[in-house]
Amino acid sequence: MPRKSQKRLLTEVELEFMTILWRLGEASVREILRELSRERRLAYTSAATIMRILESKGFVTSRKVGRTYHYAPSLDKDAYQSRSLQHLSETLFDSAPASLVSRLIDDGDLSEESLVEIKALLDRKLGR
Amino acid sequence: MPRKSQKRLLTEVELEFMTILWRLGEASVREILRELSRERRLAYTSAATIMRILESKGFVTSRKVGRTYHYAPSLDKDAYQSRSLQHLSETLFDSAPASLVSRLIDDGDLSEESLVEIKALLDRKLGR
DNA sequence: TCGGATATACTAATGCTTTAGAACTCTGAG
DNA sequence: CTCAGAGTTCTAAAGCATTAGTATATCCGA
Repeated sequence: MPRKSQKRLLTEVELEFMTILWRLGEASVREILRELSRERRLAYTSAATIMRILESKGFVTSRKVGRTYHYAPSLDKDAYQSRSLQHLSETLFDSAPASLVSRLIDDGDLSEESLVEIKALLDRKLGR
Repeated sequence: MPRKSQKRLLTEVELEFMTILWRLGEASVREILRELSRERRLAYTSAATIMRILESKGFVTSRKVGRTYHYAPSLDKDAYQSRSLQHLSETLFDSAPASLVSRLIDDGDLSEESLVEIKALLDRKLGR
């Protein structure tokens, strides 16, 4: 038998939907589906199911407007980014976020501008 | 019907096993199980199944020593860290690693020493 | 008022993840 | 040579993730 999960992390499709919802702020299933359709097609009922799952997991809240539900994130993107980084740091970087950053820098995936930008952030933080 | 997955990412239990294997370098199922048991108990056959799955997914290689298999990572931890960061950056930070770092800095999860350490890395990288 | 369009609720199929039992194999001790 | 113990392979159960069909409710326009 599997475990209890409950890591409070989004699944892949849930993240896809939340990303749209974070952009739109509040949206109906139809509106979310419209944003999605540029990338891929998905049945209306599938999208509706995902939204109900997100609500049952507490990631969104809903209010009824006429006969349709409007959904809004109950966790903002920044908070979820923090949660994800925390999780990654714990599971793969021995809870040492500095080593996470150093991996990023060493990889050379960062552009010159990104490096300068990060350095500016650091200087500001260390400044006072 | 579900999707194709194949994101080349480890599942939770797979990561748990790989973490041990990265530490041990090469190990039999019995040895991995021994390391695991400090935290939780798992049937021998369950551990063996996980290892065969890891092999089928290409994360480890095996060689027969006597009648037992010894497993070794075929992807090192650094490379997997990079892959994970890349994925997180793409899915949650609009492919902008700098914003990932800035989230980390803003969260205050980094100690003063960590900040200085990272700054040193940056200076070295930007130096030439 | 009635029928079509649209929304929600219920149900289910498929595949993956996690776990483990049962069966089979092989090796070495007596 | 036989068999117990350790290892491996096969199979499967349970639950979650993803997708969508069917049934039901409701609103609106002709």
